[in-house]
Amino acid sequence: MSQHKASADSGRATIRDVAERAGVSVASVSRVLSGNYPVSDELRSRVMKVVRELDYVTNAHARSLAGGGTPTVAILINNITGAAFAHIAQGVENAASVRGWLSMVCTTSDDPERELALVNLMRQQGVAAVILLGGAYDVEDYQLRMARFARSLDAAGSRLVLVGRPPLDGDVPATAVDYDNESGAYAMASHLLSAGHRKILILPGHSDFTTAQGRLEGTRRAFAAHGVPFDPGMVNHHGGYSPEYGYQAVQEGLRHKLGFTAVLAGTDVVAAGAMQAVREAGLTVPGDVSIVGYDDIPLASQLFPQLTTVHVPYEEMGRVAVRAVADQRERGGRRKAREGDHVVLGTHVVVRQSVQPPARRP
Amino acid sequence: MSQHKASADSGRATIRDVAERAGVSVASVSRVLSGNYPVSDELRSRVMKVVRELDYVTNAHARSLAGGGTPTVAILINNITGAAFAHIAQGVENAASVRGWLSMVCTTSDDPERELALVNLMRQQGVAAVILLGGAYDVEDYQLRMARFARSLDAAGSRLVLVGRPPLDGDVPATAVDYDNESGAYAMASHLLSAGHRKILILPGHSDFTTAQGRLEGTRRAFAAHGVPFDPGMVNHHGGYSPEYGYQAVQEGLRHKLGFTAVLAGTDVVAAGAMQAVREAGLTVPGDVSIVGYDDIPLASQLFPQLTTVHVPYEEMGRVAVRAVADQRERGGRRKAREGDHVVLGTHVVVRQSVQPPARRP
DNA sequence: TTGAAAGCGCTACCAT
DNA sequence: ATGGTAGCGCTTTCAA
Repeated sequence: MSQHKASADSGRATIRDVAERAGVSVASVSRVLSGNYPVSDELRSRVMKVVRELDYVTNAHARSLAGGGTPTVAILINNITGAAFAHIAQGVENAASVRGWLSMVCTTSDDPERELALVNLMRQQGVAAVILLGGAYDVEDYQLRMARFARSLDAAGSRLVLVGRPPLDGDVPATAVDYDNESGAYAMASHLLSAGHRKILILPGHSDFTTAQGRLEGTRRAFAAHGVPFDPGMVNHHGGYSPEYGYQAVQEGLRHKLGFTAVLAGTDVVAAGAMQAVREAGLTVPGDVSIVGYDDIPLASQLFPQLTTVHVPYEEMGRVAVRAVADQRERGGRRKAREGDHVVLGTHVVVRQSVQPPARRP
Repeated sequence: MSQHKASADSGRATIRDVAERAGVSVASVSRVLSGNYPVSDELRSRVMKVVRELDYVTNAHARSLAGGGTPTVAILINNITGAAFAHIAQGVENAASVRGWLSMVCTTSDDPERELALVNLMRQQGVAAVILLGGAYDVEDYQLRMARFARSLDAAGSRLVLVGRPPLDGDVPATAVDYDNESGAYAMASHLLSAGHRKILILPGHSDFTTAQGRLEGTRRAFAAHGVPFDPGMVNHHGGYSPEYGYQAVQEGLRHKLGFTAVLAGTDVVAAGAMQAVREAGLTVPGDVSIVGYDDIPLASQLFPQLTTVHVPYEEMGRVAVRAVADQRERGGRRKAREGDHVVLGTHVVVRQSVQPPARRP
């Protein structure tokens, strides 16, 4: 055994093992492997031969410490199981991997403490970016909390990116990638209104959730634009984005004889629940009741009838988020607030089969 | 400015900044932060005060290099967008985070080269485990390939874990977490057979995919057990686990007048596609055609009628995978092949509304 | 083109 | 209980 950890020792081979065995210096091995420095063909092949023999890979931690290292982006997601989030994550992952970057996914389970812990954990990891996914609760300290995250991360050389939620106020070092939530809702509601619906059951979701707020606001504007009075009694805020919410809200609406001819669901998943309830009541979709969703996840086209909904470019949002970070790094750190610090992507209605002009009242 | 990187310098504060500012040694700061060593209250509070002032977090790379470090598990997944995989990932993430471990998700997009690259990348990262998710193509070099991964990873001190695919042959340092795929299919087919169905359209998916093989085999056994001759002409292998596969297979089956009264789909998603096709042909589910799936993802209960399917404990598989790794590390490395190196979880049929005894022939 | 050596930020061992 | 310091494995000057 040599006086250093022998290669056959426990643990992995080190660059020194490679260097010794190849009879070259550590520096040369490093240069061969990084490939960003001229080396003779002979040296290269000698080193690579040993690398293969030893099945050597560099230690990423050591490399990071010494300056090199693979940029990593961290995705903080409420629940990886939601299709919309999964698509954003996929976009991030793709954009990261084409750049040779790594991505990690961590789930927060809607727990602010865990979110904080994870942000700090990511700060420790020295990630290039922390990407927060999905709508947020617009509670009092939200802005402060995020601003604190942003500065903290910025000081550590990473970037906070908010995807699918509104940008932060003031001069905060963060990037926001958003979609035109309100316009989507406006268009979707208009679609229903144009088809002749007047009594529409509206299920935006919890009223302190940012996406719900935007969707409701868009809906309101559509009613106004069509000169249709907006009846707050037709709005049910009582649930999150689950099938159960849609299911129960429709059951209640039916029980209270709200006389609606259409349901404007906050998400496709909510629409699926609504559809179940309508059917169980012996009514048909869209014959008796039209139903629309929001998100355009795969579920929308797997339902029967296929769901008319608002398309949100989730995957692209993920890609854009990474691109924004990459651009920003190339320009070198922070500087002033910029154009690309807030990008808004478009949404549009996808017409499928779940809407029909109103016939009789249920 | 001090002669070392000042704290106000670019980049993050280091343990030295904290030590200097608190007027203590670097070692003491380390001890306070690790918390695994006795320190006086006074020292602790002095250090923590500065830590808060500087918003200091330790550098995870340096920590890993020096011996400490947060164990990390890497999930390699084909496509994060699949609900089944997402649930496994969720299980992994949960189990990891309760232990204070980190988890990363990387997608392979069904590309063997990318898979290899990622395994090596993870080896560089020194992850505790590389968890490969989902069925695999049972092609010739699969076993060799995986065995190579396993040994390579093992040499670097990490563990290969195969989830949702069969274990490896021979004495390979890997862990497999599997579910009883074949029995699930057996039970599901029996359910249909018991209801009186005889002409069943079978859609297992590509014949070289491990899960498809098991599901088909279970189906065969069920036919045999019920004394029903198995007609290979009723099997359509021509697709992956997508709605399109189910959709097209049913259309073809109808066109060729196969006269089936039930569809045994390879997955819930395939069942959804099948359901669309049946409906578009003007037939009803389950009145004219019964349909069953496999997986029991949320989609299954969002369809109408709600889908009878086989429940697979995906989330638990994820948790079990991490637990197996954790146990193994506590026992200290490899040793002999053990009990826990291959665990098989149970499956069961979930009866919902998509099956009914056959009436007339479509 | 190649080698020697100084760190990167931290932990853990050895003194005190 | 606390401080000094030798590495951990790598990259990157600086010399040769």
